[in-house]
Amino acid sequence: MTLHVTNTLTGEKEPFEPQDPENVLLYYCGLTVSDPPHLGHARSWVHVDVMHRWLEHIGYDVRHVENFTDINEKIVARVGEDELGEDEADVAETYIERTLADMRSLNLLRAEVYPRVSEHVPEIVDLVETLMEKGYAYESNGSVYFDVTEFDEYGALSNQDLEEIESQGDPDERSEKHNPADFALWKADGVGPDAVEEHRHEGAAPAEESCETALTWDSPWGEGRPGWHIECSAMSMTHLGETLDLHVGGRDLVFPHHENEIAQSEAATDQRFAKYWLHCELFQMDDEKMSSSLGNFVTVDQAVDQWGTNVLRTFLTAGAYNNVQLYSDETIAEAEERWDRLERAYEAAVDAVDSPEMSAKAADDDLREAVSDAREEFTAAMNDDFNTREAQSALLSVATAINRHLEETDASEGYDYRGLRRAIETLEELGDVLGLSFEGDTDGTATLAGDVVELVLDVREHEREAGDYERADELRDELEALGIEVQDTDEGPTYRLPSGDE
RNA sequence: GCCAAGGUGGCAGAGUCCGGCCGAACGCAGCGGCCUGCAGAGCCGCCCACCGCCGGUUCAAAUCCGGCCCUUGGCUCCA
Repeated sequence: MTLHVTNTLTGEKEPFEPQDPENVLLYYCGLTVSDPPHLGHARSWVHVDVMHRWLEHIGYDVRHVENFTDINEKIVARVGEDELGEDEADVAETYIERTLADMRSLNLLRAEVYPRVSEHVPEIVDLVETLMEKGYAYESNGSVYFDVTEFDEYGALSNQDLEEIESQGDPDERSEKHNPADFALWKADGVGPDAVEEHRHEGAAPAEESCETALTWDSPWGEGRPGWHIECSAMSMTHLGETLDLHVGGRDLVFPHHENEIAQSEAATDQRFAKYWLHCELFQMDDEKMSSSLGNFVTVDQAVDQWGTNVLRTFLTAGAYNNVQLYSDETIAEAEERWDRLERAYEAAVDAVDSPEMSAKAADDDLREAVSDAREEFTAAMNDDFNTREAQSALLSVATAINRHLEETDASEGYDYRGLRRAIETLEELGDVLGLSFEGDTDGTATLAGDVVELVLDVREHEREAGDYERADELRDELEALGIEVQDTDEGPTYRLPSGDE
């Protein structure tokens, strides 16, 4: 079965066929860097990352471009706040650095480029000029607007009638527009205090002051700034050409952002802008969504600190990218259990493979079959519109197969070396597609911690041998309080250091 | 109001496109057994679902068609 994806444009699941059978042009609508990234962003990033990884896994070269919108009044509104920066560019830079650090901590593959709006103003101006020449755009008081009535397919992505959209717009808002739904390609002048005031946080510079720091550029229409929407068209065309294969972004961007991207891009080039539009669903917390504007978010760095990368990625891929996901203590705890189960089985298999009970001749057909079935299930799941939930389920079945083999094999017959080795490789390889890493704590601190734990367990063994179970249990409880999991087995005690500690 | 997504066990969440293997996956919680000094982990087994409601098509429907109810998201900055 080949990869199928759900295309928002058609509303259907379609076979995935990139223009060039070997390369995929992927554009992800990145952040406006005006707030610290939160878990909702992480969810989309991780899903795009998994798409990227899977596409490579099945043999494509992926050209993945992800923008930073570093020109925005919300950024200006942050000027002077805390240590964020003294002007628009500074604040943007602060958040870009923070965002990249968060991405790294989530074990995301790097994009090919992270273009910024501020670097692409000439391309934006060119694009706007083209649109004007072709009659899709008009100038009004130094601003330039896209005339939605000129673009026949306007509303196709969000499946709305232009008439309906027009009736939503506020007719008085900008009298300089021809139609209420027209959108700005270029905005005259800088940023006004009113726009800043709307987004200003406590501690930020007064709106009048921060406005002074907003960047502006010369254009054929005078001094001004690019509108929202046009930057994505300009940047994706610059780095990936006129037609993308995959355009991914949050569900909340379908309208107006992506609708407008299509309009301005296709009007300018007469080419299809993107073949497949994929939209990541949003988090839901109790009865509202998680979002920057509602302020009800958990930042990525907090989450990584608290849960660790593997647990977090298990959580974020616990549902398909295009399904809303519930954020709650329970759903995160459940993801942690899943990850722990995987990791324990993995570690048990690695221990067994290196143990004297290993046999080169033993063969457990059930184990081997379960592993190969799991590989097939995983592949089918990922090919079916990146169904990460099903993919996790396949991974878990490898864990069960490992545990069962270790449980049911007694020392005299020996463990199935080849079978276990295959299971380990499968977990590593498929886990990697989800960005999960089984590589344990190998750094100095972890080794030292391990040595200390072993010392404590050694003491505890003496207590146990002496029959002082009370003291022994106390030690075990104390270790557990530190997050160290102790298990007594026939071969002596084993332990696991807290995960997310790598 | 318009557009979109969704309503499946105690929770969470697949399956719905391509009807039958679904008396419904995986996991969590719960119960019983094995193992264990105990606990945990693990293994085995069990419990809990007339798949929102009503009607239709079909030999056969969670899956297709029609109607209705409810939830969430978009329509304003937002992944």
